Amino acid sequence: MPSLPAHPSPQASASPQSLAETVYEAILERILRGTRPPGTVLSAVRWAEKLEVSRTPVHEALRMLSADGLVENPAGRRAQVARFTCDDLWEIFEMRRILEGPAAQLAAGRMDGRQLAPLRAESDLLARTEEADGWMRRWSDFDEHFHAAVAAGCGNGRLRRDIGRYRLVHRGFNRIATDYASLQSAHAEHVEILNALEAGDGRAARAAMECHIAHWQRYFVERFR
Amino acid sequence: MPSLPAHPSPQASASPQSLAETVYEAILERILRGTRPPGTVLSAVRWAEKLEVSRTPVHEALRMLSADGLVENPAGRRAQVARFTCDDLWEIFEMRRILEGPAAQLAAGRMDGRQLAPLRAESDLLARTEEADGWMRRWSDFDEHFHAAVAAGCGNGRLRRDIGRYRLVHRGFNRIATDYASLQSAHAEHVEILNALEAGDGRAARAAMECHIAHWQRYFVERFR
DNA sequence: CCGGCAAAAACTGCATGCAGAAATAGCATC
DNA sequence: GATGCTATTTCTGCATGCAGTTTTTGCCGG
Repeated sequence: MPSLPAHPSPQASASPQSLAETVYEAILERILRGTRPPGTVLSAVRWAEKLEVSRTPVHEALRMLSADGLVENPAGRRAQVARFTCDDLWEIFEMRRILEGPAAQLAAGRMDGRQLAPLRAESDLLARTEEADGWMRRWSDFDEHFHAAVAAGCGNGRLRRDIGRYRLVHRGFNRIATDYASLQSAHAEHVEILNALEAGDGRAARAAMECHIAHWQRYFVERFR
Repeated sequence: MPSLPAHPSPQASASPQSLAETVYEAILERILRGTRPPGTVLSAVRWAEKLEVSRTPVHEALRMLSADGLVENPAGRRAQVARFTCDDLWEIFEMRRILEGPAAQLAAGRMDGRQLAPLRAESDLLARTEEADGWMRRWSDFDEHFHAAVAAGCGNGRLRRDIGRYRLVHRGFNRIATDYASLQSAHAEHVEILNALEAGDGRAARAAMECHIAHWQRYFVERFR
């Protein structure tokens, strides 16, 4: 089961993206899935063999992951999946609050019905879903869609990109168990933000978003120990 | 006139950092100095010849500069120094405001006399300097030191890193002429922030910092056309 | 059974070769 | 002179070789 879409052999169309990016995504997926827990050594040679490419694109992919903060790549020594301390967790949530608060404020003045309606619909659907009926999974999807939509709706490409980076890192240690009650209260906060966005109230959207992330910051840091 | 400190020949001690980083700094310096204006093509082959290294570390350096946003590196085509539009300028200042505002707030509760005293001293020295007596140069140094110190003092390493990135990009198009009067009023704003930091008033520090950066945002965007 | 040490294996970073793509130059045509 | 096409040159991305270093392995003394 080769991980790359296909052998780099002549058959099949040339990859639309660089090999390094393909490798990046392959490794990223393993890290996010938890197949490679923090501290796991990521040898360029091994990945090159596994993915059937040379070491060069693997090396670049590891550099990219290092830039994302998901991999520690000390010069000369082997790369390994980043290990997060409690302080790291705190910092990452602080960054999310700093970035996503203003993003929500900006988005309130920019997002229109075409962008908000799908979120409202998905939110309503979630409200009508039973706990046993894949609610957790749907919540997770909505969380992803919601935060991504706000980041996209803020109108600042750099802000959007940076938010995406920290959400990615966040997903890197997503292994902390989350209980139904907490997710439900988080959803209530999502709805509150959504209300503010629909009303075009930037201040309220920002306050609600910052409050939302601060809650999760406390929740996660608490459970991290 | 080789730009690298020395040939990679056995003589001299091994470089403390990787070749790629050395190349990165060499190219970065040219970009920041304006020797390579926006749109300039950055051929890996040429730089490899010029710096007397192989293409591999140059390639990595260009990737790094691309991650910083100083270089556009479209896959397959040649890299070139990033060209900034008016919107880019606006976005970059918006990011600085979003990041440095909270940083000032955090720093107010964390920076102590040992960190603040040198800034105050440098600020006072600037106030006693005449315009003809290298005032502009000293202002520029102080600006650099001041914002870097606040970023360092916020206690969040990721926030500090991100602020540094955007200040770097900022320096990339520093070519906009600045007049004495504007710099003086900017310095007054710096002093206001410094007062708030010394008083430990986070709210005030944040407000003053956001106001300061918003002023410069308008000033720069205005002059950009 | 564990810590220290030397030999061996494996790996990283850099240099370089090569295939295919992009940029450029040259040339014909309008 | 401007425009479009083609041939040539140049470059990028990837594969691979090599030197130096790190990491692992194997062994010994405690």
